[in-house]
Amino acid sequence: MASIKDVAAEAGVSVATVSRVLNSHPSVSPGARARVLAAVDTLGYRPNAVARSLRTDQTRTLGLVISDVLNPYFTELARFVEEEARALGYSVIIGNADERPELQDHHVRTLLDRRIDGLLVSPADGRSPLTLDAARSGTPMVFVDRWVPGVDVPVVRSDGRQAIRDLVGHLHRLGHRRLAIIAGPAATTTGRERVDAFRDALREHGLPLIDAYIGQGDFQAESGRRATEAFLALAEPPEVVFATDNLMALGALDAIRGHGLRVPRDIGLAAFDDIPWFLHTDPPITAISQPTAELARAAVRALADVIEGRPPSSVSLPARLVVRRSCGEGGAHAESAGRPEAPDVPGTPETPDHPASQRSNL
Amino acid sequence: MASIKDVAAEAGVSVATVSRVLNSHPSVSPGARARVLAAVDTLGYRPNAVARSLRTDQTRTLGLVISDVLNPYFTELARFVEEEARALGYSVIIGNADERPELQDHHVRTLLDRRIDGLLVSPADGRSPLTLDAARSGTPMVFVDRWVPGVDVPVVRSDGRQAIRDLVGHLHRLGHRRLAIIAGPAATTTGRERVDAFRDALREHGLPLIDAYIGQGDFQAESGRRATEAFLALAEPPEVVFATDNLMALGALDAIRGHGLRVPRDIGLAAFDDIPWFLHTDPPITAISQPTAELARAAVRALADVIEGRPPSSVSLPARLVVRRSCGEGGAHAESAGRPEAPDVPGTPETPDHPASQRSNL
DNA sequence: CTGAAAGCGCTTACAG
DNA sequence: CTGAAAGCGCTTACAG
Repeated sequence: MASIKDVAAEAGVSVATVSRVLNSHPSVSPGARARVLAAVDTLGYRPNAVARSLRTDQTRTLGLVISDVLNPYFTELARFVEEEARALGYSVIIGNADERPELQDHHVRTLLDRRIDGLLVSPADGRSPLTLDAARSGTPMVFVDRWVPGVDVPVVRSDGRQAIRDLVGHLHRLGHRRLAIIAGPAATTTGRERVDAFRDALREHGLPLIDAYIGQGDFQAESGRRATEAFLALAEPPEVVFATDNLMALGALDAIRGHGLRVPRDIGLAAFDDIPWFLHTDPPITAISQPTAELARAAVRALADVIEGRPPSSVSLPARLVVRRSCGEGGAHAESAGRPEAPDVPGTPETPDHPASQRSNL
Repeated sequence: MASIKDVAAEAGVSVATVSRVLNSHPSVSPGARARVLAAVDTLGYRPNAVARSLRTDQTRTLGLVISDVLNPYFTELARFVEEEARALGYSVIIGNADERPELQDHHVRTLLDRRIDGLLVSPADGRSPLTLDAARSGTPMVFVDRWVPGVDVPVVRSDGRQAIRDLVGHLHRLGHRRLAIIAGPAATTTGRERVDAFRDALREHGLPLIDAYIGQGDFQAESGRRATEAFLALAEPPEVVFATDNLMALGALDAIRGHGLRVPRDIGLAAFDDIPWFLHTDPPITAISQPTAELARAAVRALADVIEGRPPSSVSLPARLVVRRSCGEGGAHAESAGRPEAPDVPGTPETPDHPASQRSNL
């Protein structure tokens, strides 16, 4: 592969001049510029990004460590992160932690070794020492979706508290009283917060959240199945199960189906995270929708702020309830929080329907 | 960040010795090794992969350019590619082409600039000049899923021909005669082949494939919707629609639902690519399943073969029909190709049920 | 077993 | 406007 030396020789100038042309440095004569450009063209020269990175100490690359690529929510997040990063002139390298702390560590380490300019992390496990080290070592970093409390890193996330209150209100109105939840890992913020919000909302209606109605999941489908099996084995099973992510909802659906039961006739189901498939399940599933595209964009911008020395903003965007039929009929049209069910498929541009975002400088 | 010089100073040896210890070169005295290791530890030193790559001319990184990350089939492929690559000591950088040729070119260029050791490509468009350049320029390369005919690059793919014959046989047995297909882009191999196989299978049953029953899609959901709308507007709509990927099937479902029709009562639906959600749609969808994990592993191994100078194998693994209820009842239990519907959710390890693979040296 | 030195492909003060 | 030279952080013959 041609190097800058070859180009310099071909153009009859020094490598310094070639470099200046490539980086559009102003002080190059038109003639030299033309000859360099011609040489670049005939040799098919492309600058070696590795060498450039070593010299400039920047890679123009962002690392994104997500908890699980197979989770459509994170896939979508990753897609929008790459899009925004590209717009700002960065590439992104994705690391999939698969909800495993040691894999998360592996990716953080690899990314740091590659000297990425900044790191976007959705921690699979808040106790990961490496991630904390990275934060302390001064690598620009932003948490997205999940975060680690007590670490001084900007957080870009969605606040589901109000949407969960809306959900519980909706369920209560439909006459449901025995409400169960499938929780995410207690080691994640989203795992804890969604349960807390659910418990608080139940309390507002004078309902308890008993231990038997708290299933311990890990955000993966199989755990949703297990938790639901346990609910169904109870002397008094819940009337509705709220899965705190879409994969566990899928697992719950499997368990319910395995028992020959029907949703919502025999048991209701709601999920955190809305995905296109929820429109087409049997029945369509009531879900809490996050503004994923905006989250991704805000996260990348916050990270670029840190990298480029500007004061970054933590961002919290509200999630919202989308009512469908999986918790029973009759409440849908009464639910102001539910958006009209316009065709909603991947590839369709999202309407920016979340103008209200709280921002706070860290 | 500490560099190799700092470690050398701390350990009281030369950088050469530090390097030898780091690369487990045999000729280092136990004492020197111990002091270096101690220094590495106290300084929290991590070798700079950028510098190492520049010097060794290898990045231990693979590029993966896929057509669409939001397509669960490719997400799964990417996940298994990363897994196998990691096992072989490589990282992978994913580029999402979003089915756009110019984005594919962008990612190929970026990846080449970063001097990845090899490239795995599922071409969004076979006419991309850059991808061909890359192949000719000598960058180790393997096509996965889709390929470009006439280019001397190993191909790892799934052969759906027999499964499509099985599908058509199944539909014919159920009494369906008016069969339509939603095709992928003619610029892709999978786009063309699936239509060809479908047409051939119809011919075996003495059925024609008329133009009105060929919808032109682009593997994205919205095009599946449009094609289905066109079918439904026909004086004589088809009895069954075969979408040649899962996203277009989702769009078809949207269109059918938008017309107030029911599957399979009013119209049947089948899809290429099986994904967990197809078990939970209303109704569960008959689909053709590719051995994604094996495909991914074979692709990575083939690429590693090219990189490391071994003769690579092209691989073709059979896809298979999974019969569900979306094309009508009564055929399911008669279909030997249909696997038992065991719980099938992401996160569950795949059973290696595709032992028969044809391999051929290129 | 060890170190001094060259060099990977760039960028960028510095001097002219 | 231009080029010679230093240097980014490594690895690896080469000589001892």
